[in-house]
Amino acid sequence: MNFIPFDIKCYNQLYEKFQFLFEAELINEICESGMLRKFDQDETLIDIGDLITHMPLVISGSIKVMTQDSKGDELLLYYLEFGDTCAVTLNCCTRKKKSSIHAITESSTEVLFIPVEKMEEWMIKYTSWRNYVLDSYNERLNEMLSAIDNIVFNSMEERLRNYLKDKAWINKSKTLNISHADIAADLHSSRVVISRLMKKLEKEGLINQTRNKIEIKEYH
Amino acid sequence: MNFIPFDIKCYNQLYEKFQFLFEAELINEICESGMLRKFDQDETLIDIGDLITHMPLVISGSIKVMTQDSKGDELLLYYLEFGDTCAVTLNCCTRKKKSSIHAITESSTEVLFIPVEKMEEWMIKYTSWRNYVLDSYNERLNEMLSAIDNIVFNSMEERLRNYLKDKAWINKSKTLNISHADIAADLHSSRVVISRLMKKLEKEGLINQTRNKIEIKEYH
DNA sequence: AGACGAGTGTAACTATAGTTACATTCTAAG
DNA sequence: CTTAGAATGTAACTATAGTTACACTCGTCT
Repeated sequence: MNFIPFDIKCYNQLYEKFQFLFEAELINEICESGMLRKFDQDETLIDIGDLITHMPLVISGSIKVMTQDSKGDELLLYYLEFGDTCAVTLNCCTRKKKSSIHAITESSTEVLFIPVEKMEEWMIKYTSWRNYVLDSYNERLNEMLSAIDNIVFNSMEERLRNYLKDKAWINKSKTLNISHADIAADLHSSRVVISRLMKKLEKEGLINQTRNKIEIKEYH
Repeated sequence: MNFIPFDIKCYNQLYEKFQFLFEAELINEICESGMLRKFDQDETLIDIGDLITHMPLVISGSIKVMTQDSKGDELLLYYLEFGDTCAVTLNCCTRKKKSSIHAITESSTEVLFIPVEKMEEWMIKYTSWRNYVLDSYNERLNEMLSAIDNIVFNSMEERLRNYLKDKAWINKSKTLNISHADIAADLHSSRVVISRLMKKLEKEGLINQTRNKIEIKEYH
């Protein structure tokens, strides 16, 4: 674990980022108790079955959260960005249960880990924290609901379009550096199916693609 | 709205039911502020787009929670039973947002409606309430995750088996009074597909079926 | 009894997605 | 420059689910 000690520079950065989310006193406490950790791209933060003892708070970068079946097949659920926390993990740490999700960094990412005890203490002490935790749950529930709707009511082609749109949004770029196999894994489909549909999108003029690179021309 | 006035009998019933969930003082407050309402089977409690001002707390019976797409097609998400509350609704009422789900009684059901203000007040005042709300969110998130896993990783046949198992559990009976069309609506499939699969399950000796009636012989 | 409607059974077809197999192209390492 | 490995393109096939169409059965109402 490569934890980063909290210096005044870190504090100022965090203060600036969190000032609209939390009161000053709480930000102080967060800085005191939280442990900052940096991750490279494609690092696994949390795996299925991991025991969770700290609540993750995303400071920068982005994380993709996936579910997994018994065979190890996966499906992308949603992304976490600055200010987000993983509600499924909140769940696990309050109940001392094992993780049912797999969290992987989408880009290089800074995460602040907060001990469960603090989390519960702050629930009583700070209204802003209480609201934050409840809002996080709400947001995750809505993301889950969207994921279900997308899977059940949309075709693979629509799911692919949504995927590309979301991915462009989260990476803040219309150019994505991914392979068809990567997409297939996230959507729990097969590479051949994705290649077929990608070719269709290309012919329709929605994207340009070369090896490991997709350029989104328009959103639909 | 056919609200039922709180008499001492009501109180004793509630006290007995909630004594393991909440402290006595909180149960008192719940009885004071909550409005009890009875629903018949197949009544809609909450519809898509409804504005939510009260938090529902299920006292008896069961409620099925469904999501809906723009065309009005639906999908069963999960059931609510005694002691459960709808987290998606908690969401809506704290943020004064419109409902994104459709809640229908599965059997005749008693629901206690609690004003949002009280909900927030009790969050500060009672640890048991705080735990209850967080646990509710956790439970719903897990239900949503199970729903996603079931849809993505399982075939329609497996989904049908799970559906029958869950339905038998929630109705506390191995005999279900439903039509194939009802099942198709809950699973967002078509009647013909369900009839086909039901015939298969019957031939495999897992169920007996007659008009509007399914008897589950074994669980698998 | 007869008629009607709801529920079920089934065939035949279509559509979508997943699989297998193989060719081609691109890129980086040697 | 050569070559291995990864990525993509495509055809042909299979499997599953959804659709259309129609027959049949059961129960109820008149």
